[in-house]
Parts: sequence; structure tokens; C-alpha cells
Amino acid sequence: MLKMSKLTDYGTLVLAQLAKESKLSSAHKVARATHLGQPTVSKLLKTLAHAGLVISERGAQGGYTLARPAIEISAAEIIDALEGPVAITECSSIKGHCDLQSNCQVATAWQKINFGIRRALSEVSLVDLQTPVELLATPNLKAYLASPTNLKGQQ
Amino acid sequence: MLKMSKLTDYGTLVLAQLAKESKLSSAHKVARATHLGQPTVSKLLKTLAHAGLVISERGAQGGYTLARPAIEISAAEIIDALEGPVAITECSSIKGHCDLQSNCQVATAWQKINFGIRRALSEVSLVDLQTPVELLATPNLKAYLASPTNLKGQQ
DNA sequence: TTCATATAGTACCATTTTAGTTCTATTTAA
DNA sequence: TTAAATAGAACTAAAATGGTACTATATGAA
Repeated sequence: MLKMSKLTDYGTLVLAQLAKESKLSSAHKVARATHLGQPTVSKLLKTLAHAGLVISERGAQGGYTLARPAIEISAAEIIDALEGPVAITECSSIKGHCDLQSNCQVATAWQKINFGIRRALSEVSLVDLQTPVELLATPNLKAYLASPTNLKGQQ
Repeated sequence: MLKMSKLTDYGTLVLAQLAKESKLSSAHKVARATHLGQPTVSKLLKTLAHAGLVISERGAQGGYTLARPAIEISAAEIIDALEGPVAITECSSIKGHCDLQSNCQVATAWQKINFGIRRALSEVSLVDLQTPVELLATPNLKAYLASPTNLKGQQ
């Protein structure tokens, strides 16, 4: 699976909808536009507000708006906000806190892969997510693993 | 979280252990070497055998061995075997099968990202996972999204 | 002032997924 | 014949997920 939860998927829709509006949008309005349930949208927006990705205004005529321009909101931040930090294995988030640690030969590489994916996601913005793209080429993780000094050429 | 399950993590340990042995190893032996529970290892090996990553031999003196050299077993295959196909969003695995499809502005990009991560994982082998690496550089997904024609230079 | 609108926060529940175990059947070498 | 070993299915407990409900609070406007 290695997949996002539905809520993260929905959250991206919600953020994309907010990106279209310049003014405050209420949860109700966003729900209508995205065809998602209003309570669900409300919950998502609360979480996103808590994470600092959206700003809320309470009271009548209140609502939500993006805290930053869409170009400055990354895919990694969206996932972080709605699912907690990206961690492909459990022990990659908390170093040296695993019973198997002393016997585990493979943790390090999974951690590196996790880190690579995370950084990759941090370079994709909400704008990128909204824009249909023709083709996504393959990031060559294996080449990176084999020859880390190649990094500069890739940036 | 975007993380693997514990079992996939364990499965990698199991495969790494098999890679160390030239002969058949029983589930019991692998369990001892990896410090995992024997029933759990047994279940993992059955699944891995079903996926074709290991070969089993029944009866006394039976056991498991890698179906292919470790260099030819990819991280993507391991995840596929133990968790099903990698799919960062639900609708990325089954095209055009989503209620929100007509309203969903962002599905495509997530699908592309998913595809990129999947391909990246397919280029990391079990050998890479066993070998400690110094640094994993960042695959530049955003650059790929922006200029897909850059692909050739990366391979 | 009052009220309708709207977010904040928490708690809750049903469903699904996950992790792990157990049991029976079958195979095979000694 | 028997012990060792995998095959396969079923089962259970615990955790995560998706969604809802409820109370409290803030604010603009009649």
C-alpha cells in the first residue's frame, strides 16, 4: 500500500479549493465545492489550521484561507499535517528506539529511502499538485544510494 | 504516515537473512537469526513464497531460499509482495473509478508522484537495503514534474 | 442586546486493517 | 513409520481510520 489515507487525499482537495479563492471560505462552502461531507471538511480544516497551513477566522462571516501562497505549501507538509511525519518504517522516526536495532541490518537503508522520498515530497507544492503534468520521470534512488556524491548534479 | 507496515519491515529482515545463506533455511532458523517470532516468520515466508520472491521446499530438511540473487530483488517487489501494489492514493491504482473523479483536480499529480516513488523503489535492490549507505540524496520530484524531458539525463 | 453563523475542541462509534496465533493437511528425508 | 517442515485457512485482539455529534466560544449584523 504505502498509501495516503483518504483524509489526506480529501485534504488536498480542500486546500486546492481554498487556493482558488482569495477571500475566506466557510467549511460549508468548501464542502459544497468539493462534494465532500461538511463535517469531514470541517474536521480537515481544523486540523490544517492547527498545522498552520490555513488561517481561520471565527464568528459570522468567518471561514478559512490559505496561510501562505499555494506555491509555498508542499506535499510533504500536507501529509505531515494530516498523517503525522512521513516515516516509511517505524524506527526511522525515532532513532535508536527499536528492540531489533542491534540485529537489524536493513533499517538504515529504509531510513535513507524514507528521507529521500520525504525530501522529494517537500519539493512538490500545492500548485504542482493542482497542475496536470504530462509525465513524472523516475527519481533514481538506486543511483543515489550507490554514489551519493552525484547529488550536486541533480539539483 | 505513508509508512510500511511492521510486517514489511520484518519481511525485509527475513529476506536479508536468507540472502546470507546459500542453502535452504527453515522458518525456525530464520526466526532465531532475526529474533522474530517463529509463527510470524513462517507467515511472512509463505507470503513471500506465494509472491515468488523465495522458493520453498517441503518436508524434512525443507526450508526457504531466495528465488533470485538479492541484487535482482527490488524494494518495490518486497512491498508489493507484503502489502499489495504501491498506491499513494486509492484512485491511483484503479483509473477512473472514483466518485470525485469529475471534481478531483489533484488526482493526476498524486498519481504521478506515486508512480515516481514506485519506480524509484524498483531501482533499489535487497543488496542496497543490506548495505549501509552514507547519504541518500534527494530525488528532485518537483523538477521532474516541471520538466519531464530531463529524464534521460538521470538514468 | 440578541441571534444566526461559524470555528474550536473533544469525545465517540462503527468499520477496517493489522499483527499475531492456532490448527489441520500435506510433503519428504531418514 | 515418524519427525520435520511447509501450505493454507481461520481466528482473535488490538489499533487505525473515517465519519459523526456535541458543547463551547467568537463575531458580525439586525
